[in-house]
Amino acid sequence: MSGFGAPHCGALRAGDSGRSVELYGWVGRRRDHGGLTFVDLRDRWGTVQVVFNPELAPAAHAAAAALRAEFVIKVTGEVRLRPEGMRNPQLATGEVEVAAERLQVLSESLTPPFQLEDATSADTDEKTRLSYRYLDLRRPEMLRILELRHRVNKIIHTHMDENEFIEVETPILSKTSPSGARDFLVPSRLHRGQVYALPQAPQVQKQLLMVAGVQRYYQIARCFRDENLRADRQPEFTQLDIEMSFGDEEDVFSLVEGLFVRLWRETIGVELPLPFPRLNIRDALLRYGTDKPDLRYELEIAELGPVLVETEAKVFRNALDTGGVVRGLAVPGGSDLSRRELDELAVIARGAGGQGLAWLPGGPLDKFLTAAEIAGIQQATGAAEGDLVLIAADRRRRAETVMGLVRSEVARRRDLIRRDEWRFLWINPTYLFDEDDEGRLTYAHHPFVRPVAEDLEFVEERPYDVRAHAYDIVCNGYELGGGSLRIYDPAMQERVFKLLGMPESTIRERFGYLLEAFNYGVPPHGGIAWGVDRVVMMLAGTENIRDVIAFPKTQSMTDLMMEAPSAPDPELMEELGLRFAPPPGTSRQSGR
RNA sequence: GGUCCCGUGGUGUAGCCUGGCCAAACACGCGGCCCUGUCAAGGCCGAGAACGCCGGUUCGAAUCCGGUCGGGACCGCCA
Repeated sequence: MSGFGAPHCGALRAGDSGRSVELYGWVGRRRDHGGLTFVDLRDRWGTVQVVFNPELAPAAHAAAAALRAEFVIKVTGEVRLRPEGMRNPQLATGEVEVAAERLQVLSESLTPPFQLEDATSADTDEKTRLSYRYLDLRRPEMLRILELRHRVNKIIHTHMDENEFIEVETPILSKTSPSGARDFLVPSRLHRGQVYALPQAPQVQKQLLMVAGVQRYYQIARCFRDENLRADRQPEFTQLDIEMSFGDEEDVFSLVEGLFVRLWRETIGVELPLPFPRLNIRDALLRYGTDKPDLRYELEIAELGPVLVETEAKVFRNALDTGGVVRGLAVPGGSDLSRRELDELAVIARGAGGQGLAWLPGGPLDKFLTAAEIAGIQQATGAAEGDLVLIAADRRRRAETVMGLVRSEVARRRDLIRRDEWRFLWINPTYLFDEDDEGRLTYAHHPFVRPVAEDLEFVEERPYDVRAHAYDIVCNGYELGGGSLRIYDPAMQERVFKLLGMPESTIRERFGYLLEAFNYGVPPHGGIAWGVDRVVMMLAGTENIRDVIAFPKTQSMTDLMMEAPSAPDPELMEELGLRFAPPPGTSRQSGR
């Protein structure tokens, strides 16, 4: 018996009427009328109604009485048009039904721990769903996402192939890389005391592939980063990783834009307008308070420092005198915001490490501000009559975070988000250097990012204004990915390392093999990587990355189904030469 | 590392603020019986939770307090 070639339950249509079919699937609902019994039979392609008629097939009808939810069955019968008035327009197969002649139970099921039929993800606690992921995935809603993800992968392969890119696989057992995230380590058995690292991204390998002459590389690559999780972050995730030789930003942009257009068109039937707009990173941080702005609503943040140079309002004075900033945002018609809502916004501000929020008119600061200052604030933020201005004063980075969070919260509360829009944009240009926690010069991306050549003229005087050939792609408030053109001139690379104050030995140790490779004829090259999981999230219309990954981890990085992580086999530990240190805080003294 | 939310039958909720009327209510699901056109089928009957765990307050706690475990959202972190 093989049911592999059998017709799909969900694919039967009026045109199939009269056909004798063998169907395989899972039992959904059973409606037993004493005489007639109806069973919804479900497979990956959908659901069809099977009718058991005691007059037509008494044995099958009798057997159907024992059917329960999620039994796996085989039904033989005839497809026929449903009688007039008994069609079900809710169902793709609703024109027809299958008159069962024979029923075979292939496998029984316990009552599932949660309902699969007519249930959405929101109907069940995620903890339970993840513990029985195989049942959760069985729901049509989830199977559709798996199919969507497959289609996305397929379109990627087609698009990249048509542009003459080839997919090359790179190692999962790799080496600690120069990126900033914490590595997952894999101890080596043959080399005691040494470890492999799981790749955070195939960054170095793809550059080496350019040296190798591959010229156009891509990979749907699994990446691993041991950092704290978020609704859109998992410890292992998938990126479309791309690198090309002899191209510039424009080539990267048009390749990727073309791919996104195709993805949106071929999965959800949406035409994305081209080209994607570009936004300087500094404008993004100022106007939207984030490096991944959501442009589906307006609400722009304004710099208020200039109109407050002489202010005597203490919170503003303090911020400005200590090198901080004051930023404001006009909420259209916001004068109706209740005190309670303002307090809730202030909680969000404090949650981001901020002091709180000021507002006007009607706020506690009104009496400390001059009429001219108030007018200036209103003008800077574009506030009109009936608008409310929300203001944060803090260190620049924190004020940006606070205002960015406030901006998105206001948009959510006031329902300002145009949910049918897809606002892609490139964050470009960005800058080469950033400040680390100690106020020292550090790279904003990674040390191989190519600076804009003409900006190197003032690199000594104004290093922070040196632009980088680097870019991020953002959509609707999500950072989808980013990339850069790389340095291929050893002299320029040398110069950048020097500026960063990296000692020769560190450079050799960390990047030696890459620099060595660069001695043998490096093509100018650059690339990008973007997150497949996040793109599938957007296409699937979910805000939870776990929804688009078959077997995801919880926020505390556990797998509730497999119960991973777990304690290792002591023998294996011995072989690896590993031993766990006692938990922190445990010492001989305190351990009694 | 930090802030916040949640944890009650198989599932989802109510009750918790304003302790006792709660060995806990409702819906779905589950079991049985009836029923030949339903499609969230219908009708009748029935089973099922001492309220995550530990401790405290109290004459008395699902309800208050502390801790802990688990899930989630966010800040830091994630070049």
